Amino acid sequence: MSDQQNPVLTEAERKALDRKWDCKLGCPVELTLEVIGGRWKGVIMYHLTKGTLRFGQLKRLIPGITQRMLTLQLRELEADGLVDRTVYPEVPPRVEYALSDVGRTLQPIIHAMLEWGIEHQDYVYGLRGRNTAS
Amino acid sequence: MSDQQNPVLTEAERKALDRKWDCKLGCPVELTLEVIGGRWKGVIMYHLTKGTLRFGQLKRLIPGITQRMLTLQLRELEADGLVDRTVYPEVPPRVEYALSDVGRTLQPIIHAMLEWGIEHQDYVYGLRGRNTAS
DNA sequence: CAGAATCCATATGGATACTG
DNA sequence: CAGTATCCATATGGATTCTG
Repeated sequence: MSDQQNPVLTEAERKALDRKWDCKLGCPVELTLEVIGGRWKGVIMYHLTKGTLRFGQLKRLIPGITQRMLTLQLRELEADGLVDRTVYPEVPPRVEYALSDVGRTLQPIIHAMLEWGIEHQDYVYGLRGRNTAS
Repeated sequence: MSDQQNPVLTEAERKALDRKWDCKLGCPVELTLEVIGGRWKGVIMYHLTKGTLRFGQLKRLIPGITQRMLTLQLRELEADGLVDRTVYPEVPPRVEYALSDVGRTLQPIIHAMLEWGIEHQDYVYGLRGRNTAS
């Protein structure tokens, strides 16, 4: 099936393709995955693409998540500058989360991941079911 | 900074945006991240977008990875139908890895992640350095 | 409401040694 | 060469309780 579209590379051809990334990790793909690859980060980011949301709203939008994990993942997204956190000094407290300018640059990737998931979930779950059943 | 581009959503507006995913996870984004979100999967997939590679070539392309992790992550990618594994019954053994047809559908996302990483690594590392220094 | 703190189980991943 | 197998440290994440 995967024939001439995947040329077999010799070590020389492979080296010719190598780029020096000038990156602390081996490859910038790792950075992007580190930033949105957490168990819940992608989903959080996705929901925030729809607009600013409060902590409780996010929690209700993501059924499986615990309060603790939502807090932790939001803090990491905030630390990496993808999400802005605004605290309103009221009683009871109100905290709003929104994508930052840089966070918004990830929107195309998030939506591409959404579309891919919708498109290929049957394929993936089909394979997994087959293998765990055998 | 992140002003009118992120409208504050009421609970009613938020519900109107909800889609029923018909998905085992809460949201298809989770599936996509589950499939390529592993510590090394993205990088492995990226290198395979350049062509078919042998086990040892992949290992040399990804400096930090151990033999064990490369094996495990390749097995998962194979189980999810993203990577084809071909064993040549020779001595010494030769095993080649290539993106499957479905795996190739992830190429746009992988390359978008590469570009994003190149573009924003300074931003992210800048923030992280600032915070860990304080 | 939006969390912080604590406790604890499991998953993840590294190092090393061995093998067909 | 391309793995397996084993051991072990740490990271991740859930459940629960408490608070400004």
